Amino acid sequence: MSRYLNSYYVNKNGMDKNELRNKLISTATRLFAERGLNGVSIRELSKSAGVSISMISYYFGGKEGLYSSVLQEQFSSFEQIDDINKTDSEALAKIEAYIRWIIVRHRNNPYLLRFYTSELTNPTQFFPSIVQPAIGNVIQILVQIIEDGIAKNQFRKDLNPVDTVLAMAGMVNYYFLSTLATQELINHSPERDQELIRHYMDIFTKGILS
Amino acid sequence: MSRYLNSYYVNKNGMDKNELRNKLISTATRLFAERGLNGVSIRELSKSAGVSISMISYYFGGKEGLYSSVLQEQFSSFEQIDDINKTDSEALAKIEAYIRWIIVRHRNNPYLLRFYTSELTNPTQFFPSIVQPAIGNVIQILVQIIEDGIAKNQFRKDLNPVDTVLAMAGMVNYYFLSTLATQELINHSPERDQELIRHYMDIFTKGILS
DNA sequence: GTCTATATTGCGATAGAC
DNA sequence: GTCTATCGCAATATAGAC
Repeated sequence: MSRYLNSYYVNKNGMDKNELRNKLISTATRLFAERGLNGVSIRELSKSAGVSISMISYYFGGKEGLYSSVLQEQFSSFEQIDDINKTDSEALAKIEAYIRWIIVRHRNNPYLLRFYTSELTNPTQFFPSIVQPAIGNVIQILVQIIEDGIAKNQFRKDLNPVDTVLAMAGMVNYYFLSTLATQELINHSPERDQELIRHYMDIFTKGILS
Repeated sequence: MSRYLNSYYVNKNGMDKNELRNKLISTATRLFAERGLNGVSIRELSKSAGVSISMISYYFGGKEGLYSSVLQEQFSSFEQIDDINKTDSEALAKIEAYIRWIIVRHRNNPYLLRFYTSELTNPTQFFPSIVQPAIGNVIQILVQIIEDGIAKNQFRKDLNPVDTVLAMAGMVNYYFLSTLATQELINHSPERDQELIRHYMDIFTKGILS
């Protein structure tokens, strides 16, 4: 039985060229996220994807090339920050939009945080070209928002803009990072997200003192 | 030439039993932190430590056993949190002590954050027995501190204690997590630590609004 | 374009010498 | 208690068939 179908090759599981490539990316995303670059063999990965092991070299030039493609796709969502900044809202509204965006981003892509923390603490060769520019751009925009709020006398004059941005980003991201350790203590389901946004805005703007 | 010395065996580099074991732990800590459990071979590890590869099985029962010992040592520092809680100071003073403790801990052990984030996002079999109890204990104590402050009318009544604790912990830890991505933007040297503590206390207690 | 089969390298673990 | 040498296996990459 020939593998020609509509004059294209298809693989054993009936995928065409694009499906095969996409299946490799999605399977690699899940596995690399769950066990890290070195924790997954291309043998297992290709088997999980229902594809021959040689396809990884053919399409991505090897395991590291596949990882680099996964990383690129993961961090492409960081470009959305530009939309938040383009609106002509007040600094405070932009901060709320940022917090909401981070939460939605983690909900839509539960794997991103693994690549994010893994690259920040154990950078691969792709950190400088893929990860650093993506994170750097977000931080730069947030710093501008804080500086704008200070200039307009909305925020305190003695704030260090970069430290302030890191405090805000840390607050939100840590909620997701700590999930495994705090699932007995709080409900991490998306139903609480609205409350979370209000709560973090309250702490960040007014502090905890009564 | 015999390897007997004072009636004890010593290895090629003149280490005695304890030195050899400690050298394996310290080398493993650095390498596992830099490249993860799967990123390091016991071949390279033993060579770096100046010790025979078979010593890893002999003392730790294999690579995973060595990793587990490293993890245990790393998270043993979490027990220090009990000292902070035992003082009879106000909730606010305890929060400042906590922030200072986290910062000093990261300064004294730059590797901890790698194991911390790696275990939270890609847990090994040792997460439930070693990591979860250590983190859980810290969070539990911090939650009590916040609840105490609320009960004494020092903190706002509408705070969710667990979310508040995660906001605080995230703020401080993220400063260190983001080091690689922000070293062009701010000075991460210990000289700024005092300023950092004051700054984070300000944001956390009073918020950013002027 | 996709597959199978294989070449080559490196892994973790351990037997046995000292 | 420590070392060297080796076993068996799994890793990545690729040549060659279809």
